[in-house]
Amino acid sequence: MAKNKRDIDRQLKQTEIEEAAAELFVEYGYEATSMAMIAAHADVAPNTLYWYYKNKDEMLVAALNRLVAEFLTNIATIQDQPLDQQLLTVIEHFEEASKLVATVHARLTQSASIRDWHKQFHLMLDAVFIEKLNSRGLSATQAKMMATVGTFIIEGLLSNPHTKQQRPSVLAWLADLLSAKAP
Amino acid sequence: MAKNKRDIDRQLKQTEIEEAAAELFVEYGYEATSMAMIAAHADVAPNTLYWYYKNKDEMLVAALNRLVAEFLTNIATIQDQPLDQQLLTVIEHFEEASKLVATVHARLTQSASIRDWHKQFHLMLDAVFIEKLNSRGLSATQAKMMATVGTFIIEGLLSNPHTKQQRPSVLAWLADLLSAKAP
DNA sequence: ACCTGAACACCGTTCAAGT
DNA sequence: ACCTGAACACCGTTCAAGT
Repeated sequence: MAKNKRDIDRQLKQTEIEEAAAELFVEYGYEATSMAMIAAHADVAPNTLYWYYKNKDEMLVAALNRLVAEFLTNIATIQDQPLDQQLLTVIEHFEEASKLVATVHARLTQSASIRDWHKQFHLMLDAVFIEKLNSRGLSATQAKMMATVGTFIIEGLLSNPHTKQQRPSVLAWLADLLSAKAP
Repeated sequence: MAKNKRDIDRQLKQTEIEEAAAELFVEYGYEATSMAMIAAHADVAPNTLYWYYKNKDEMLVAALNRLVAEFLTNIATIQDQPLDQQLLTVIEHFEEASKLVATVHARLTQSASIRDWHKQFHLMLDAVFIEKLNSRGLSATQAKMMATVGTFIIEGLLSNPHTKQQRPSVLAWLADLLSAKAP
């Protein structure tokens, strides 16, 4: 809600910082990206970052939210493709940020902000999955579990190096599993 | 292959260091455990650790190998239990070290030693899975994929906080999937 | 309100020196 | 061969001071 010049400048600066952070986190990973690097890319002094964010974890959360927003607009455009194709697109979208999957899990025990973000993210992802599972005659409990399993498999593919053949075969298997009607 | 007093002392000291490292990594996580903490627990100067290990990642590898050795002797004792019970035991065994699952994935991009260890670990785990899938009429390709999926689900359960009900239901589902004959 | 220079405590790691 | 004290470069973060 930018109301005047001052607010607009603030938002501009903040956007600049978050873009720098997201870009560097994705490219080099969280740990290998120092606050000094982010500051340099955003053209501010390192300690200025602490005016906008409480600490490095909060900056990661801001960057993650940017990436998720991109993902949500992306997925809206492929609604009508077959399920395994949709899954492949999702993986390819997150692949460039695959380092951050591991980072989020690693920081779960260290940071409450990351914990909160992670919880919300999975709720969102489960909702997306469950919506796709709609009208397949699954009970709510079954649908929830299939969503969980689907998420685990996607995370697995993102977290672990794997061969070119492994990915489509796992995804085809998963799509098949998700498409099957309840017994 | 300890051949004399000197070698025995060396092995003793090294064991002491690795035990301290494994204990602290498991309790506090990799990042929150400093080389200084490990050194203090093993009663040496911090830089002494670098006589035995190239760097902190190599120390993590040594600690991981210790934990895996424990796991292997553990799993041998539960061969005759039903599959979902075996899976539950595996998860419970790794749960105390669940922080390290995320750490290994996070350091995959940073350290070649971790990359090597991770590759070997999954080869080992796949072999265990595939052996359990034996004589179920699966093709080698199918068995390999089921092993991959099984691993991903276990990693998912270890990496993500989940409810008390979620775990047994996912594991029962997985055990069922693994037990089913090929079509 | 926003930004900075300087400093702080800590980190993994190295090196020259000891035994 | 094994171990150490001292130092190095870097890290995230804080604080007092500026505008």
